[in-house]
Amino acid sequence: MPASELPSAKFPLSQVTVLEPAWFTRPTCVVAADLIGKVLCRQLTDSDGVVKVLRMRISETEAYIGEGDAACHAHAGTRTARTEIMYSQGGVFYVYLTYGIHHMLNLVSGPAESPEAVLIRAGFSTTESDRLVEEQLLSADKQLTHPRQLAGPGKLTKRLQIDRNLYGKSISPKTGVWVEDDGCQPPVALRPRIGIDYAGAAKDWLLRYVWTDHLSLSKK
DNA sequence: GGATGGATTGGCT
DNA sequence: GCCAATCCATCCA
Repeated sequence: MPASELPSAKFPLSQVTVLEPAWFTRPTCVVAADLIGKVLCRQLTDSDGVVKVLRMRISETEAYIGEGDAACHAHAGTRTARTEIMYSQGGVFYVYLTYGIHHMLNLVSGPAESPEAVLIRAGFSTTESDRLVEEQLLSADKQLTHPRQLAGPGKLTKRLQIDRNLYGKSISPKTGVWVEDDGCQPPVALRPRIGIDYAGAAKDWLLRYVWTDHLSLSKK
């Protein structure tokens, strides 16, 4: 399918707004679905001391919905130093290291005392220079599959220079990482979550939310 | 205090 | 398709 025929997003005329922490206290599945098309923002200072903001439009999320979810780190009431932050009210970050290599970025969601979070699995950059790089990668791939060099939750955190320093911080411009809504409303589809074969029946739950057929997805 | 294995990725067969 | 890399939270003794 040519890229020009992919489902496109609608952009109502609306101002850019920064999502407040309270936005994330709504039910986790709603938050995960609504995050598709939103813009994840990361303020960075480069080696020359110049402050810049990287923006990634979110194309793929997963919901982890608490103690009844065998794939959730806090399933069956596993309340530890690592999972403690998931018991916070929505609006803070849960970042952890997996396979000793990759940082996973999660946004804690839902009410306090309910260990829920949304994993950000994929996005694509919104700045013109980064977009050119992505187009070059896409044109070099005759299959028009996703650009491997950009796909995956570990890649996303690496590009945005996110690590466990963000653990427990608020989702806010004050901490350097926040989410903006510019009115983008892409088509959203549901899929099973990735990499949780150990989770019994929960592995088949449709808790992965994707921008339908978008090239930036980590997996189909 | 030691063993285990993972919400992944990239390289090699 | 297979598997190593590499850290540390968690579990068990």
